[in-house]
Amino acid sequence: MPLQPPHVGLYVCGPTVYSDVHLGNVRSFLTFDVLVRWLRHLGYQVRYVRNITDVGHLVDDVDEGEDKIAKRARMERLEPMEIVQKYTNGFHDVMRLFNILPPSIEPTATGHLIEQIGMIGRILANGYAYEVNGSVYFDVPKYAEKHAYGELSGRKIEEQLANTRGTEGQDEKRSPLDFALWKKAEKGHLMHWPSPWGEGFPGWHLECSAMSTKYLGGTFDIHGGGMDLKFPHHECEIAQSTAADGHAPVRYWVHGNMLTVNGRKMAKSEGNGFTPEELITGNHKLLERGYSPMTVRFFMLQCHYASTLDFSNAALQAAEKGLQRLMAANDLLQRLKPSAAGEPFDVAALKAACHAAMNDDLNTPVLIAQLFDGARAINAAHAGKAVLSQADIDELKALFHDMLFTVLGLKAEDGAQAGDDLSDGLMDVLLGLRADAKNRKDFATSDMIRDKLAALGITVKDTKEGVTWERG
RNA sequence: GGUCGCGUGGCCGAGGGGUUAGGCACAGCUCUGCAAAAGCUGCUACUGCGGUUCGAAUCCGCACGCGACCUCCA
Repeated sequence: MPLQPPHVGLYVCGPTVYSDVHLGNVRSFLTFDVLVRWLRHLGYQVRYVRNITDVGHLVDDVDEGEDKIAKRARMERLEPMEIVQKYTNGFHDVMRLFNILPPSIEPTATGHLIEQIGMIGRILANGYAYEVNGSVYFDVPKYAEKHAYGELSGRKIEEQLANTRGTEGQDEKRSPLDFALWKKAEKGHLMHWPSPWGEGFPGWHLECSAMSTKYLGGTFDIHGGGMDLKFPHHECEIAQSTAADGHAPVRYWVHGNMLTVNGRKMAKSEGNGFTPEELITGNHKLLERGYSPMTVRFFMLQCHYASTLDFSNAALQAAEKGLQRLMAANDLLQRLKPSAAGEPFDVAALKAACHAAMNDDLNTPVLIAQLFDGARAINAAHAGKAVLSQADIDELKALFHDMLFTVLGLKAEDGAQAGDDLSDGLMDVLLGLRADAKNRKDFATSDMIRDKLAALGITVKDTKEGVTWERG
């Protein structure tokens, strides 16, 4: 139950816009897209905040090393904000491609420096941070005296201390567990802003705390992100908000799981990922061919968000066929006539099962399984083997529309493989000749035309609705 | 090394003490001049070994295998 029904506050950690959006991001944002769609379908008014990280995310570990965006800017010889704009645009394009709805608010870290500096001030005032040499660090041991640092990720502070690796080069920190709230800008640093502690830039974890507080309040309903953000990022967010404002910021944490390839996490650092473009075009050594955005979306939704999902050509192809089947059933449903013969079918029970699946921790694979049961009933009714009244059909139409398009966010993709006007025209001529031959029962000629076209990679199908063709 | 999680039929993947997940593939059938496509039907699995139980894929223990986090990634 939300804090203030019917309003729901949802914050999701958005991308750091320093390179092309990664397929793992797509899965993560897809998960929350479906969550938002479902909540809205249930009648909640969701304020969905998803940030753009455009500063403060460092390349290396433990608050040392270069800013990711600044590094990219240097590599591409661009202004940092050009990098941010370039990859933000690309990110939006990919989101649109996969039919992922935009958030209600998409704040940037650089646009909320005042809020971040204010939050650091509150943390300092409460004694949970200290300034060293123009940088401000969060005092984790101090915080851990009164609060459960590591609770979210099930970590114990002693264990962490024991496991900490070398602390060379971070003498400014009192404890290796401490993390930066504000970093002093060294000479030559491309991105820096004035602050009470001098020129510098904000720590990565801070932006989410500051912006979620600003737009959703000190405590809000749901915070989402990838599993890999659980620690330390989200742990730090909890600590920052608690240290600044005295209470935990989030009621429910939702973490999406990773994408794997051949059993290994798909990660930028592993080099085993493909970009969304490569997945669609099939232009990657791991891909036999391309898959449409909706195929990919459906493929991802056939797995629960909290489970790892393994990419393979066979699995993608299975999803593609399954999606076609479901969409074909939905098309059939639109022109289905009532059927009074055969087995009865309980549409209300199907609807209840669909809702139950989604209410059970967003179980999209079970929802999809239910829809396949509906598809079977639709086909059976079409064949006169299942009973569906006009009222049943209307209800089923509404259910399929809601689940397929509104909630799962799928959309029809034209399978039309037709090319330019010239080839369309040529095909019309050839298929017309073939139809004439068939009418004369000159099957040798009609099959010859079909076989020659097949040799060119064009498949001709005689369906009940007429002749269709597509490029293989 | 520490923490956590997983191991389901040919493949992908839900579920989670007794009852069909679902999809793909495969086989048979229907429809078709023949194909293709489509539809229908069939295909009953839970890593191994112990234990708890009337009953375990599901709970507990051990073993093996795999993965994630512990350092940037959604």
